[in-house]
Amino acid sequence: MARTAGSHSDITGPRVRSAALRLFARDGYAAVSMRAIAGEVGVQAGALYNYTPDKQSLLFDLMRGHMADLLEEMPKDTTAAPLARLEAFVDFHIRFHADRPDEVFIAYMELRNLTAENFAQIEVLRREYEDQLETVLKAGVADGVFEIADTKIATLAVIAMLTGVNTWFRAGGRLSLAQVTAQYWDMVRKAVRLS
Amino acid sequence: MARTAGSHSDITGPRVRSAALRLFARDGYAAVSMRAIAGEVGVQAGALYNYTPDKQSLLFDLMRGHMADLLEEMPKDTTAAPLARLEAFVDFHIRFHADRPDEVFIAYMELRNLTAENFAQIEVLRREYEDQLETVLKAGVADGVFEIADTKIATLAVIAMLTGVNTWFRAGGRLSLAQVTAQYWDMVRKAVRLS
DNA sequence: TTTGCTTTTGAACAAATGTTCATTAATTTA
DNA sequence: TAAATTAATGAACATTTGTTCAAAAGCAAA
Repeated sequence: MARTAGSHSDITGPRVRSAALRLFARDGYAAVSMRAIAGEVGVQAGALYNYTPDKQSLLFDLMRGHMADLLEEMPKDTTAAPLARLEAFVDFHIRFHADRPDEVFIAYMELRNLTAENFAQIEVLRREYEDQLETVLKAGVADGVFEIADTKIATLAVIAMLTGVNTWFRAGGRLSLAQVTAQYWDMVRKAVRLS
Repeated sequence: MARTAGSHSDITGPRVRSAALRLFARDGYAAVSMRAIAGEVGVQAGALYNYTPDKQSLLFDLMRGHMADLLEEMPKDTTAAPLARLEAFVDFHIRFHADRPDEVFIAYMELRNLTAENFAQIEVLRREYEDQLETVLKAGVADGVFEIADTKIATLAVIAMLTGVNTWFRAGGRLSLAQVTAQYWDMVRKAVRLS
């Protein structure tokens, strides 16, 4: 029964979050018990409550952090031409998501396990991200370089297509991330251009 | 405690499956108890075991049935031109999925709640569906009407894009299914055509 | 009405769940 | 070294879980 107590809060805290991330992604929020997370950290279940008020907050904080990172790191050069901005978006989206498979998986799979209030907050952030892409598409249509019947649909279609990369891409596989990105950019570019 | 017993097996059986479908889609497999399913049907939990050996089989049978329907109903005219076959695929995929939001949701979200053996079986069916699309894309490339760097990637990209419709499309919304299908077909067609 | 079959009940089971809290121990500060 | 603070334990709690099964009840055929 080795104990390590005193001032280890700054060590245990991050380990709790990263264990929750791993296990939620692997088994799903509902299937992961607080005891399983504690076991991963090497601590008893009760100790987790020094770092989170409850299990729901653990999930919510992971998702909110992920969405905040996404919005902070996304390209924001509003001066560039629409085609260049779209290319930057495609490149960023694929790379950002490929770097964080667990966070992405949780962000898409565990939405329904958020309480209504928490869900609403995450939705705002997701919507913000979508709107930034739609702004680029609209600019391209206005400039006459894109031909898109409905920019909202196109926005969702592009994001769905790009996010799909995460379901199969594995670093060290048949294709490099650069090759993957190149082909997706080719498809996106052609899909929105003039007929 | 009104009882209705005797020969109601043919009535209760389908009701059990449809209750499981609804609840699994709404709350997720792990969050739905056998008692919740039984309550939906208007029966005690023990009675469910006249219709399924266990909870896992309930999930697996729903998914296998869905995939079997998908493969059976998908267009199979191998004589038509690649462009026409691709259009038929896009049209079919969107329509089939829009008609079965609950089945589709389960098929994508609950894969990880299948046992290893059951998962392997479903994967075979999913792969079969993907292969049929890839065959069309390859034929188009061979005919010189499509320009696609990697047909496997393009297959997954198209399916991800089309399946994404289910996350937002609602009958009676801003756009009709015909309008949605038309725009997706436009984007897919352009994405794979010659530069 | 009696016999036989099908279906449901309702209780029981062991195990697991999220969370709380008094106690104990380790570390830091004085 | 002594006092104060921080962190972890481990037991306890009320629920809930999937599943089993003897008993009861409904139905169809004789």
